[in-house]
Amino acid sequence: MKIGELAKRSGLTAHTIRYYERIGLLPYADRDRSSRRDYDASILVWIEFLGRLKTTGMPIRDMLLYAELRDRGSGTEAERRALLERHRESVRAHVDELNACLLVLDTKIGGYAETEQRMKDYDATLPERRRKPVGARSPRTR
Amino acid sequence: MKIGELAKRSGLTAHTIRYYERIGLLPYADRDRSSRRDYDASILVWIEFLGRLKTTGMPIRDMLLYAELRDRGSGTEAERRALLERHRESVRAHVDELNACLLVLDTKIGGYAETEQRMKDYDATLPERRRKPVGARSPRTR
DNA sequence: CTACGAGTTCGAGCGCACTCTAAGTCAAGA
DNA sequence: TCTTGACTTAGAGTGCGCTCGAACTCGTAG
Repeated sequence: MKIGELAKRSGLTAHTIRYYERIGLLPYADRDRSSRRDYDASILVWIEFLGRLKTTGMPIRDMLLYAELRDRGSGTEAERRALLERHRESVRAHVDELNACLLVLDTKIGGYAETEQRMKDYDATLPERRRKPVGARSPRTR
Repeated sequence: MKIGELAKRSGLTAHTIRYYERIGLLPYADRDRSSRRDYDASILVWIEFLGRLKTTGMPIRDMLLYAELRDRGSGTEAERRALLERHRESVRAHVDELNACLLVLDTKIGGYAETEQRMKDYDATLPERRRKPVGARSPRTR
């Protein structure tokens, strides 16, 4: 598989794949006789895992650490495991934090709902007349 | 309250507070007669809310948008609400994604546990002798 | 009076994670 | 043969969110 194909399948750009190889996140890929990278499909599994680590906020330097341990092979399992366990804890903590923030958001949004209700109630007390529609415009910005 | 005090109470640095004011995230603070910022404690509520938005991954440009709506005052509630609702959705989606990643991490970590178990089992089959302790070293790195 | 510490402004610098450009190589199809 | 397009490298540039430095001004304690 050439880099373009891998890019398509992995969701990364070819630029990013080369960048990852350069910094050591991806192994140095075998080149064909015209020095083009030729990938085995198995690399996709690794890229997908890197994606999970990235999604969960692991900085590249930690992924590099993990990748190095992996390269060193057997004998590093305990360390790799510990790394992942530490990361898992930080992700869990972050999820908890996000959930707490979601509660705050709910409250805040609820507050606006009340405000809008009060405005509607107030409008309803106005004499019969065409009323300015409230909050009718689409809020899409950007 | 002077900027140093606010920094202590908010957890931001004085540098960051000035930066936030510069870009419009914090209102232009009143200055005392020697042009020092003098804050009212109420600013803390706003900073805390900004912190929530930040924690949940809202980019500064969106916080700015919210801040501007807030400054414009009444009549912008529906838009502010919509902004927060959209953000809430993205946070929820992200939490779901994180939870999915946590499952993957659990599996991966479980895999290492099995490997280590196999290694222990294998070690146990070895002739009676002082065995190299496996995974005994503290995994603390950094 | 002087020294100190906390503040001021303006602008440069930094770390991260890409992202892109330029100039060149190569293989296959018209 | 010529063209096209996907690839190569080295290195520069980008966007974000701060973070820091330099040079200066105050108000107060000793």
